[in-house]
Amino acid sequence: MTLQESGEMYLETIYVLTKEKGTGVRAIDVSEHMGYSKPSVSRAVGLLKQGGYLETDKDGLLILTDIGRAVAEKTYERHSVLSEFFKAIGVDADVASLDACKVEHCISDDTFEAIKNHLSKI
Amino acid sequence: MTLQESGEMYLETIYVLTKEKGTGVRAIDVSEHMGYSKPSVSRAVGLLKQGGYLETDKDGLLILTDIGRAVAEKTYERHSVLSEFFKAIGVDADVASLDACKVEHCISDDTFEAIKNHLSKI
DNA sequence: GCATCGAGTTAGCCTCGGCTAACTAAATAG
DNA sequence: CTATTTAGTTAGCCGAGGCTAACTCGATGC
Repeated sequence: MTLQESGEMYLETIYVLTKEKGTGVRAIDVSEHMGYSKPSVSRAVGLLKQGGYLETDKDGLLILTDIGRAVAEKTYERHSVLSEFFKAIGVDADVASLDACKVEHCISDDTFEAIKNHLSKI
Repeated sequence: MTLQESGEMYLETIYVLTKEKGTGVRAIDVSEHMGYSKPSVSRAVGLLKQGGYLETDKDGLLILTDIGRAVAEKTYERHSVLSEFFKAIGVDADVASLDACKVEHCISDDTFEAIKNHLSKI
């Protein structure tokens, strides 16, 4: 299974919600947070399980595997850095976050590192 | 017809090829340049014609309408500015161009203007 | 003890945007 | 004049990733 852009978004969302809530995260939480239907989340979770990115415990809570968490953390870091960068150059916080959400999935590691490095200088 | 990301890419390609070659651009040129099959281009051209973004002349050459050219120019400007920005912060030219190709379709006007403005200062 | 509610799954539909196979039609070559 | 090459179109497949409808199943309420 090659992880697509949407898979990264699901992992990132699960990661963020887990951090926010402290407690376990259920599929329904992901559904509400992302604004997607339950079946969409259900299928995505199934694919991510197949790919080894997450597991579900006995209560149905979503638990990221090491690989899943690594992807989520990487994506989240990209989101944070891009968001900060956009805000630093004058973009409104909400817009910055929305745009970071899209850009985080499509730039190369090289370009991301360059932006991160550049941000630290300005 | 709402213009999707792929539509923008086709318009931008037609625009760039027209500038490069001076002569009219055919579907086959677009096909070769983008690495897509002839039927893919044929369908895209049909949709863009329907949407009023381009026309074909008697010889089958692709001619952008005013609206189509406006979209293409906007997309091309985004590509140029993003590419320049990535290069300015140390990204290899090829990588910069590839990443610009993706980012150009997904950022808001606000964020683009902020990057453009920022680039002029560094 | 039964009814209802909430979470999750299954089945199946849709759009987007690639693809191949196979056709048409015009231009070119021998 | 015919044969081939070139450009474009038509038909139809596929995967990604949304969706709704309708089901299951466990927990909760009366």
